[in-house]
Formats: sequence, structure tokens, C-alpha cells
Amino acid sequence: MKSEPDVYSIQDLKRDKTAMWEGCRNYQVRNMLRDSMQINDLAFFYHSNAKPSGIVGIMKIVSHAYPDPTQFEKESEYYDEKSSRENPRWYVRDVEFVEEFSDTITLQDMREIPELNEMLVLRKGQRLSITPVSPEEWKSVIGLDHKK
DNA sequence: GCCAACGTTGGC
DNA sequence: GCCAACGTTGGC
Repeated sequence: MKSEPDVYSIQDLKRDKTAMWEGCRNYQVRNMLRDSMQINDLAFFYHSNAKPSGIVGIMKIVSHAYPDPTQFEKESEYYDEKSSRENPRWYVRDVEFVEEFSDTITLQDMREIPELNEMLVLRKGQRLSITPVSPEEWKSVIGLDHKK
């Protein structure tokens, strides 16, 4: 799950303990948030537009999907006039801090190991802010963390 | 700041 | 339903 650290970083989540993953405005991402995730699933926290970009830690999904309140707030940058409380377009999950890696697992780190060749987040032109991770990919990333 | 690679919008 | 124009993401 991507976030720009200037907007919300793993350090922010560590401080807050839990957070609402707000502001996703892409239908594929919405569907994953709403339908694919389960409570107690783990997720990598990814810093995008960062120096360097990469995976910085682990968090846990701790709520069911519920409507993103920011879509109804006129003063919010995430306001969506086409959405309604009766038929909300956008959803959020609550996430809980689990772990901050001692070093960022950078995109370069991940591209160097063949096990992660197929990892969706590494694919060219891939812009979704949430992408699935296979169990094998999860283990490989954890392995990279242990090496650092 | 550039720009490739997408997603979205809206005229037709 | 097509597709051109436009907007956004995000690595570099």
C-alpha cells in the first residue's frame, strides 16, 4: 500500500498506532480495499515519490471496509460531488502499525532479486496505490529486510 | 521538472 | 461504444 511520505509516512503511522487509509480514488484500488482484503491481513507500507522509494515496513488491516468520510467533506481535497451517503463510491480500511524496517527496501533492491520479477508493484507503468503481494513475494521481501 | 503509462471524461 | 483529449501517478 503506497503513500507519499510527505503526505503520510510510516513514522506518522508509528506515532498514531492506527490510521484510516483515506483518499483512494481509483476503482481497482477501491475494489481491493472493499472486497479483497480481510481483517488481520498484513500489508507492506510503501513510500512513493520518496528518496528512495520502496518498502519501509509492515502494517495490519484492522477494520472492515467502510465509506471514506472525506468524499462527503466539501472542504476536503478528496471531496467527490458525485458520491452520496446512500450510494458511496469510495471506501477505506483502518490500518495498524506493526513494524518499521531498519532500512528501506528500495525498488533497486527488489529489482535485483529474480524472485520478485513478477511483483506487480515493480511493473513498468504500474500506478495503482494498492497491489496484491503473493506469499512467496512476501517472504522474499522479508528476506531482503533480514539481510540489511 | 520531465514524461511514459495509464485512467477518466465526454462529444459524437 | 469509440476514442481523442485531458488528468494523474510516480520513477527518474
